Amino acid sequence: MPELPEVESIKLQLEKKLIGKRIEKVWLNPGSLVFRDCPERNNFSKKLKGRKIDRILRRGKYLLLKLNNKMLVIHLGMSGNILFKEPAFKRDKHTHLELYFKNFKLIFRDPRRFGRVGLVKSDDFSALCGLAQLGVEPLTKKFNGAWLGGKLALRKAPIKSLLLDQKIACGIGNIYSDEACYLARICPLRPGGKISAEEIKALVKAIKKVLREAIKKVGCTIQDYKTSEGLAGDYKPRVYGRADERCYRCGGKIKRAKLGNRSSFYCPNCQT
DNA sequence: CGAATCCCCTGACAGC
DNA sequence: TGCTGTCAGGGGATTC
Ligand SMILES: [Zn+2]
Repeated sequence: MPELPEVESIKLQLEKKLIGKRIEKVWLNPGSLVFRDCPERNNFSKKLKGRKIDRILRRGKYLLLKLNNKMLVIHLGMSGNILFKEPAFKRDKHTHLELYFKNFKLIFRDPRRFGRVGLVKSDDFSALCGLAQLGVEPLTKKFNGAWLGGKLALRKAPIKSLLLDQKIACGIGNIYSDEACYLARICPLRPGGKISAEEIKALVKAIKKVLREAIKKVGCTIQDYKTSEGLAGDYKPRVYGRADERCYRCGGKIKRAKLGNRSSFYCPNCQT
């Protein structure tokens, strides 16, 4: 499932391929995955056609394609992916958007349909509620121990749930929240407000470390993400998905806990 | 406001 | 073989 490192890897790939190119034709699936609150949902395709790709940005797990005067917003959900194919390539039923360029086309595919696309005015980060509410980027200086401490204070929810809350810090998903808690030796189920300043500092460090490491390795290739073409992530999880296996650090048995609808993996022996 | 719960959607996989 | 049930999960909605 694409989290910050996977989306960042895709962003870098898109930059190489798309900057300066003009959209010649657009195909949008009629049962499309356009954001419900997309202000430009009418004539979506027409408004995209003819525009040039100026810049590509990432905010949290959102991909932002800056066009002259507009911005195309893509969220990959959990099974979404971007592919490049020759223009004549036959689309399948999971394709939701195609942007045709001179010698190729960009395909947005998402079998599980949790992804979304949207169009807003250029630099309008407030039109889409999900994008507008995003918190701090975890790889910036603003994301530090003191700042996170302020956000976690008095909170009773498990730290893992708070790390997944995109309104606090954005881009952290199920895999990297577990990975970061593991590195920081913090049990993901612990209430956020009960974590000491020192531990929070370690957690911030761990989050930055796993995200940077994963970006360097082009993300993590598991489950739905593995079918992506052109991107084979090489990040190997330390705990995520390793239920009942042995902890690399202490040899303990890794546990899988349910946290709302999510599963969380941790070592009860060395994460407290 | 915060916390917990449910739901969307469909491929993969287990069990019969 | 082929059917059925279960699971995964980002994020929004709902409820208390
Ligand atoms: Zn351990």
